[in-house]
Formats: sequence, C-alpha cells, structure tokens
Amino acid sequence: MGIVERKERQRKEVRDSILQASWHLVNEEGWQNLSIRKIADAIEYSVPVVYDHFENKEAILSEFNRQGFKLLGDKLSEAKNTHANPVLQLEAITFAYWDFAFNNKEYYQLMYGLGMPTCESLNSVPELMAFIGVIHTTIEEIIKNGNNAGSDTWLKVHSFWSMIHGLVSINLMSPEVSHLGMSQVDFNKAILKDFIKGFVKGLIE
Amino acid sequence: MGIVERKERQRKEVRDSILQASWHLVNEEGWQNLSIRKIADAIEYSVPVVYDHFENKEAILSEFNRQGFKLLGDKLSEAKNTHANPVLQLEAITFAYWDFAFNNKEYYQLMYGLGMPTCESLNSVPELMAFIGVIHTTIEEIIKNGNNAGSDTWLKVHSFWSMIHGLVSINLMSPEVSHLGMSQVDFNKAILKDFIKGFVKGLIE
DNA sequence: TATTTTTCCTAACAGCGTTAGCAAAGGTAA
DNA sequence: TTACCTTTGCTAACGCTGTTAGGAAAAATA
Repeated sequence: MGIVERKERQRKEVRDSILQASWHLVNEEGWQNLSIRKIADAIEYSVPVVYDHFENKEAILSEFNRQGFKLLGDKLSEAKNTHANPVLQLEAITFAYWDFAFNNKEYYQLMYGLGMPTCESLNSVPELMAFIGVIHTTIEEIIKNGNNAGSDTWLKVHSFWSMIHGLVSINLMSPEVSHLGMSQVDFNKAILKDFIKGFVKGLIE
Repeated sequence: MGIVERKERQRKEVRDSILQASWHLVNEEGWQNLSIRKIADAIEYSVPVVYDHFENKEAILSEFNRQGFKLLGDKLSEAKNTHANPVLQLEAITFAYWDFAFNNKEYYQLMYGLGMPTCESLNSVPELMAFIGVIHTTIEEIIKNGNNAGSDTWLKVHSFWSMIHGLVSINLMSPEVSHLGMSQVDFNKAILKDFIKGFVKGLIE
C-alpha cells in the first residue's frame, strides 16, 4: 500500500517544481516581476494549486530567504575553514560574504530588501542564526587572543555584520564609482581590505 | 491678464496636494500600500489628473527620494556646524545620520530600499551629491590634519557612507537585539561610538 | 459498483498602474 | 453675444496582480 507514500512524493514534486520555476522566473525577470500566475503557468497547473503548497506569495519568497542565508552561512563556513588563524578566518569570511552578494545578487536583494517581508527576527530563522554563528565564533576567538578581552562580542558581531552589509549593499545598488582613476574591482578590494584592517584593529587593542 | 499666472498657481496647488496626500498616505500605510487611486481619492480628483502632474508613480516616489536626501544633507550640515574640529564634526554627522534614519523611517526606507527605483547614480541627483559633499569635506579635512595624507579621500567617504548605512539599516529592520543585558538605546550608542572611533583612527594614522 | 475523499480547475473579487477617448468648462476672437 | 478653440478632468477600459469560493472530475475506499 505505497499509495500514501506516492502521494507524498508527488506532492513534494509539485512543491519543488514551484520553487524551481520561481527561481527560474526570478533570474529571468527579478523579484519584482514574480507572480503566482506565471508560476502556475510554468508548472502547468492552475493558480490555486500553488496555494495548496504555499500559504501565499510571501511564503515562497521566505523559502528563498532561508535558502539564501543557508547558502551564505555555508560559504562563510567554508571560507573560514581554509585558515586556522582567526584573523585570517575573518578576512576570508569578509571576502566570501562580498563574493556571495555579487555572485548571487537576486538572493542578496531578497534577503535584505527592505520592501520584502523577509527579515524576521534572528531567533526565528535558524539559517540566519547559523550564519551569524560563524561570524560570532570567529570574532570571539580574535577577542580572546587579543589584548582587549573586555570587548563586547555581540556588539562587535553586530557591527561587523552591519558594516559589511553596508559596504556590499551600497556597491550592489550603485556600481558606477566615477570619482577616481582606480578600476571598480580594485576600488572594492581596497575598501574591503581597509575595512577588515580597521575592524580587526578595533577588536584586539 | 493674470490668467496664465493663476492657472500656473492652481496647477502647482494640485501638484502640491498630490505630494501632500501621498506623504500622508505613506505615513499611514507605508510605501508599499501607496496607490494612484488612493491619491486621486484623497485630492478629490480623478485618477488621470495625477498623471497630468507626474509621469508615473515612480516619479512621485523619486520626488520624495530627492526631498529625503535634501533633508538628510541639511541635517548633516547643521550637525557639522555645531563644531569646528573636523573629528567632532564627523562624530556629530554620524549621530545626525542615525537620528535622521530613526526619526524618518519612511524616508529612509524609500531612499535606500532596494526594490525601489530610487538610487540613481550620484551624479544625476544634486541633493545626493550635496549630502555626500558634507561628508566629503569633513573627511578631507581630517585626513589633511592627520598623519596619513596619502589616504584616498573618496574611498574613505565611500566606506563611511556604506558602513553608517549598514549600521542604520540592520538596526532599522531588526530592532530587537536580544543578546545582551544592555538597553537598545545604549547598545546603539555603543555601536556608533565604537564605529566612529575606529573609523577616525583609520583616517589619521 | 456505490460512496467518499482528494485533486484541481474555472471563474470570480477586489485591487493595481496606466491610457484612450470624450464631455464639459474656460478662454479667445468676431 | 456668439462661435470657435484649447484646456481640463472625467468615465471606462486594458491587462495585470494576489487570493479564494465552489464545483467538476478523478482517485481511493468500501
């Protein structure tokens, strides 16, 4: 009697195809232009079927939100593991964060878009918590090894996260920096190096 | 023959009432829920009249975008003028920026919302340029007075802007920081002070 | 085979940005 | 004042959007 199992399997297939179709549409036309009707059309089902698998459009987007933080967390973790020294780890994390944002603009814009109903609190999204955890453990160790053990770890984590997000988001939305002779890539690298240098200094002394 | 003048005056009145009604609606229901029909209803005209004064909805929003940067630029300028020492000026600018964002969340979200079609390039929005100018002159002077005249001013301006935006935006969207015993206000102040201290250090040495 | 459950569609509701086309009002000239 | 022209502002529509009620058809169960 594998009927229930088969049904469950089929359900999952439809659900997955919704996500897959959505992702495809998003990459073609952006978040703004994703619509339930387009999804239904792509998966060759009628509109209400989509609502059998997701409560509403927001639920689909928040699925990608979680996926995004999962992926980002994994990338940071991976970058961290390429070094043993926590300072180098934080440096690698910084660059990995930057690369993720630029290689996955659609994800990033969804994850941090203000208009989007995505950024629930830290506590309610485990993927977000795990992502922050990678940063936290690294900074914690830098502080422990430094000369200023009194630093507030969470405050520093918060600052790190905020600042790297700021650096990324401003550069993500206005990619043409015309003030200088430097190339865009060099300018970005310089900004990042400058940032991480200053930040680490603030951690250990 | 003041007919033309009267007509112009009346046109301006309608235009202003559109902006005023929009602003009112935005503060009641947020950017997401602003609609041309609601505006038309509020100003007691039919929908197409709105389109006689603004090319489209985006044009109305971008009006507020410019207003926002004008206001922010003025606030920063004002804050700067309370001090003569450029380091103190930058400190005042930082706090003024923060206060602006928290006292005018609607403005700030419009100005930096990724989904919004607002952040055109620096060059094309004079209000944005003026706002950046306040930061630029201050940082320029700090560098000049410091021990590291070789610092790239524009790079530092860019970093400053990005980081303060990051600090603000993360705190604007997730106001509940539950990791610590500190109050929210104290936490924010601590973050800001920490940031500005580190940033200035990076400028002068 | 008859009954119940599940699946899935059509069609609609209420809203959106935007525009075509027409009526009425206002201004101008005879 | 009358005839004409220009401006103003309306109704109504087009083609979208998210969401859901209600019923038909298919599948599973008895």
